[in-house]
Amino acid sequence: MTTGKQTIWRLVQSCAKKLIDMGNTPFTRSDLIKCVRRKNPRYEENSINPIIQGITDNLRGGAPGAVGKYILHSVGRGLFVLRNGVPRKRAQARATTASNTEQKDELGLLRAIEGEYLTIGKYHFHKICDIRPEQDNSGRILELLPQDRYNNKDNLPLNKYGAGPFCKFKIPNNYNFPDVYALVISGSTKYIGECENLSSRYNMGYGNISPRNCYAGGQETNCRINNLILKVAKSGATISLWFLETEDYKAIEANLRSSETPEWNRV
DNA sequence: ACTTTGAGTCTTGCTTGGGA
DNA sequence: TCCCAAGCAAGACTCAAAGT
Repeated sequence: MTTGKQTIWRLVQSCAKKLIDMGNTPFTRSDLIKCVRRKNPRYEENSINPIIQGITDNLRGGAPGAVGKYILHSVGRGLFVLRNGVPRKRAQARATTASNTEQKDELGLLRAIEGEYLTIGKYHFHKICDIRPEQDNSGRILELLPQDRYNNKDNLPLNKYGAGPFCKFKIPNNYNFPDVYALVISGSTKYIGECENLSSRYNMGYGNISPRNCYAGGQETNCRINNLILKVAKSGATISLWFLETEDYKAIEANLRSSETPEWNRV
């Protein structure tokens, strides 16, 4: 269908269509680059990258060329869909998913400061955000099987919770202090934990299951909690995350776990 | 209009350590 | 031994700007 000179952006566009035809959407930057290079090996990855950036409507910079930013839409780091196939509704839905929760950070903190709190034991927890797993084009929660991406050269078995499926979510990045946190489902406290850096714990732990963690020796707890969150999210229940900033987080967490015995905590 | 370069940021994969 | 969490290095990705 494309006519004229096969510039990089034209090749990227036709590759995107091809990947969608193969049922591969959203597709990765690597998928696109491999496809373009198959069509024309003369183009180097370093040349294709900024073109992809340039024709993606929600990425800044890059080399837009003649066509403008009307070809691709980024739906996550390194993940794209064809922009023509992105209904406005979906873009709005995406605005409520994890990747953009930072926009709501300040609001979250504001609520905390203004006094929206939850009492667990004798402690007042402040709300951070609701947890909303990433969704696909149709608004369905994305179910991921990251274990397939692990190069299991040692033939390790999956750990007890490694089969998944898993979801992906993020919380705001500015909760970088020690605290006790609570996962609350529809008003009921399901899990209490502690950490030195909440944002890191969630965004690089519970919210994003790495392939290695699905196997023996990986972080089983991350797999287990993520899978529970996925199940709850699919049921339509609201999942919210609450925190108590404290230097005494280990003692308070232990105390609350024994007094509250949340369903998702193990002994 | 298109290509190339490179710095900075983020993610991934893995290891290690503390506590029960 | 199991559960939970922290830290590090390497590679992937984003972004901006200059060159052709």
